[in-house]
Amino acid sequence: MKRKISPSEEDYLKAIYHKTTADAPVVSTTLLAEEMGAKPSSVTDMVQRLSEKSLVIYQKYKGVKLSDTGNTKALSIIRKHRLWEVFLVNKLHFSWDQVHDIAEQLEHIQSEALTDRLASFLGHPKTDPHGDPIPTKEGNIQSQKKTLLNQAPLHTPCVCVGVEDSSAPFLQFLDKFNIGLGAAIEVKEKEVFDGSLLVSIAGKEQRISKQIAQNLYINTL
Amino acid sequence: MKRKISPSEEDYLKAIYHKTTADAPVVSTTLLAEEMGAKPSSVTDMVQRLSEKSLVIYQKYKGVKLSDTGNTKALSIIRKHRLWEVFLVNKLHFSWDQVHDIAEQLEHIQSEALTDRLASFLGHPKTDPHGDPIPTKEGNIQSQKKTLLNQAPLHTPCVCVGVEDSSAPFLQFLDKFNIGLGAAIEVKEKEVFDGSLLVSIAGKEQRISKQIAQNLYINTL
DNA sequence: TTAAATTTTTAGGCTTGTCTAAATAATTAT
DNA sequence: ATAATTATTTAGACAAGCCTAAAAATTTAA
Repeated sequence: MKRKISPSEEDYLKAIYHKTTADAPVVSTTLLAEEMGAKPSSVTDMVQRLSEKSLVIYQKYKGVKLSDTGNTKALSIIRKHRLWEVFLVNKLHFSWDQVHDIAEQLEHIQSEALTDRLASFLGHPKTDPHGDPIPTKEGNIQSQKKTLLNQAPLHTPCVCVGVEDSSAPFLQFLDKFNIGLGAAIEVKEKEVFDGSLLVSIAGKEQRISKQIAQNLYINTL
Repeated sequence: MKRKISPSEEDYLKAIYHKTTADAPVVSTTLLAEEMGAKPSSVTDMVQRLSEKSLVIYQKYKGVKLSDTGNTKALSIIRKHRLWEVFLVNKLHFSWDQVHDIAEQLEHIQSEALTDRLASFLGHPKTDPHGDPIPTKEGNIQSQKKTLLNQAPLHTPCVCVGVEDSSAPFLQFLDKFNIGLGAAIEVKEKEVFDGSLLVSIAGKEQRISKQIAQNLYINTL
């Protein structure tokens, strides 16, 4: 009953997880193809195989979503991915823009004991280096109420808690502005014309484009 | 010119490395098939592919050996394998009989930066948890003069430096005898009849079968 | 030194995961 | 409401890695 899941299948489960939300509970093969860097026809193929294994719920022409088993599996992969990211940053001193590709590989290592011990070695971290929550062994994931810097109140001390876009270029860009997780940010001024913000970061005032502000999560203190 | 090497191809290179020596510089497809848990015909297939990629030197019906590039690649995989074993034992506190299968997977992770930082994080260890030498980044491997407990001189203080057989059952068996790397061993008596030894391990006298003694490496102090 | 036994390779097939091209369903626009 | 467009699936092909069965080369034995 419990067939093995290949690395490729795991990647699909993860992609489906990331592309479905409460609002849009199913994802189309085309969107999934884009996410996976594959052709829609290949996705149809794979999704049908995953459906036979009861990992996804798939209706022809209607899209696909994870089954309960598939969801659990996806969360376990995401857990491993994020734990490895913490390891790479905290222990091996990689920067937050370098870890994604390596963690993409490490997430497929199969050994529950390894994951358990890794989590313990890292001190059971709650979030990864980009501020994303790490699911528990039991598959619980803490969905935080996320506020974009965009919508932050004026003249209120805030702290950076995550990024929406975790691509290397964006993260490197943030580094130039000295913005990292935990950085103190306060919005001084909001420009109506282009949506840019005047913010103080670590005491220094800087102007930040709308595009940046739309991809940074903050919490008020 | 520099084609990608698949995990499976890496496994073959490693197997060829382990099955060839100065005495027997080539290995047969049958022996390799045994090592890989595959049929000889499958091995012929793969070996021909590897030959096209110039990773091995293969002569039909004559056997196969590594090319210089293949040797370098094999050493890099062995380096990764053994570094991960050190990580698993020293940092995650696995026992030496638990790490092989996990390292089998970790050795295929592709990132030179990762290997470099891992080595540095571990303090550039010279040997793995079984006493096997870790090749350097440059592909140098220290071939130690290995003495089997079998051939150890009588009444001479020795120290355990490695194992010939690193299968889980054998390692677990050694644990029962309190034999680990660095353990002090002295041969008190050699039984001619069955080749068994009376040894003192950590001060305690124990009788050890020939089979065990043939698979344990020691150095005199 | 031939014949028998063994080893090794070849040939043809299967699965996974991808592709392109063609067919079909769904959506959008007239 | 029907035609045009777009999205999706099906069909057929291919490479990697494995298999079994058959053929060929090598080794061993008579």
